[in-house]
Amino acid sequence: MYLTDPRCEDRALACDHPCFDCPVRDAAVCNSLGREDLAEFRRSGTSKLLAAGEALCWQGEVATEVFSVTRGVLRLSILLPDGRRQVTGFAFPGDFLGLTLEDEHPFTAEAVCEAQLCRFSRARFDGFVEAHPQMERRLYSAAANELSAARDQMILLGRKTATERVASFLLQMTRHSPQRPGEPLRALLPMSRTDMADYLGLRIETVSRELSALKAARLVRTVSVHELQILDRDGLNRLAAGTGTSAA
Amino acid sequence: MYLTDPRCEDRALACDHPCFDCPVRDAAVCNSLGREDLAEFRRSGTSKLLAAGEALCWQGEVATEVFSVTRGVLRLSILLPDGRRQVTGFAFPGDFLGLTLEDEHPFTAEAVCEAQLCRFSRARFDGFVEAHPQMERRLYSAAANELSAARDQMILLGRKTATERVASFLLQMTRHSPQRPGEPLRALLPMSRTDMADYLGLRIETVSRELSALKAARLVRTVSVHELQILDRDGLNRLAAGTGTSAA
DNA sequence: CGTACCATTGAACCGTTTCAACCGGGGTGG
DNA sequence: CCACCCCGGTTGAAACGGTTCAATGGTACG
Repeated sequence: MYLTDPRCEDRALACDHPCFDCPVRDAAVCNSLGREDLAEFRRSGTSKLLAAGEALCWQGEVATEVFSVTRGVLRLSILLPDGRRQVTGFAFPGDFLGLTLEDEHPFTAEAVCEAQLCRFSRARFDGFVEAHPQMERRLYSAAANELSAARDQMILLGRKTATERVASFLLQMTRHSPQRPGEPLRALLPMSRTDMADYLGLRIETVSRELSALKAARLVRTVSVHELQILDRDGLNRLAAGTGTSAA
Repeated sequence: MYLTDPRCEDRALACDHPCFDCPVRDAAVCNSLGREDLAEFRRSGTSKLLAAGEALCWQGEVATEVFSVTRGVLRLSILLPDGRRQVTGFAFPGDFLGLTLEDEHPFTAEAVCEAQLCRFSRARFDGFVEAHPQMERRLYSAAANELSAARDQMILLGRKTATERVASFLLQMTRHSPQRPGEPLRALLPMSRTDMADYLGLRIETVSRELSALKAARLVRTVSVHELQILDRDGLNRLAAGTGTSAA
């Protein structure tokens, strides 16, 4: 048996490496680690599988663990005392959950479809980070990226119309949807209309109406409730930026 | 002459230390540094004074410098192509400007009143951070705090009513306003009504009307256009959380 | 002391919400 | 096997919160 499989070169890992078949090993925070450190890191944690709808953690609960998403999509949401909900984001494969210094979870995280994660005790994780400065830098970079996304969302929530919000959202989702070369751009929408509405600061009926309008304007086409084809990407881009004709 | 002034103890600095009279030396990112490192850090940068209304940097411009606010308040805003503006935050003394890995400024920063900053070339700053891991950790902590604030703002923009937004904002401003012991809580509002509106996702007229309603409900009292007294903090808290009576 | 700009107030309008009905697919039980 | 039901999604009509447009008031600054 080879120490490194012949097929594996450069950043690739030996077949017997615990992260060998990790689908996000180049995207997740662990991509800052070398083979040896990565293996040590991986062994310090365990794996967790979530069924669709299952909760990973609850807002306000003491956070004893951190996670890295390897498969599936999670919904991150905050509840107001009277039941109003804001979805502050969705977590995709490669995303890290645990970017906080508070010891309570800042939001509730629930799987919108079956999801898999790497799980680490926070104490261990912090110790590991302490010993690996490049990890600290990678966490900072993850935080900076989230901050940038948060600012975009503030523009969307504070200043965009319903049409613009939905158009922006669809384009954002195309970036998280695997594309088939040669086929038209598609947007996979694993979450419910309610989730979209709570993310976009709208009501479910408004999201539904805006989607119908986009279909009527031939900017998108329905494949199923959870999958759209983008027929006019430029048109959608114009709508999303607020420079579009009121076609939709 | 003493190396350390007799009045200076513990974290205090010698009179001849360049940060001796810095009003934010315990709040800014540099608070992670010891005396020697701090002095070296300070000497690697310069000071910058902004007049009210003056811009520090423009969204999209290449960011060659980073800043630490020592006095005054800045407005951080993003412009949509058609002129709509979202104020993503205000920067107060102790806040750091430069939490990004992009090489362009993510927002426009302008002084809402006279402001003073420490300025560092980004290259030098990055080099310094590289050499001082505790600084890296402090930057991460600053990013995590901003992220938490950004999430709060998403709830506000996505799910709160105009009344709740203005109430939340006033409470937030009290935390940035120096309080005089024994006197009623006050909120200093150095920014214009337009700035508040663009921060809260409202129009200037709505902000004005909501403030008037809070006055009429005797929850606040006007000292001047830029200063309010909070007469009923609990009532305001209830309004801000969405659990308030519709008194206002 | 005048003027220009920012803030406030009023009234009509409009985009989104609210309330309600309807549709359709998937699972269950008769 | 199929009828029924449940639930998420869509569509329609009325209501409403916040915006828009317009006029007035106040204040800081030249």
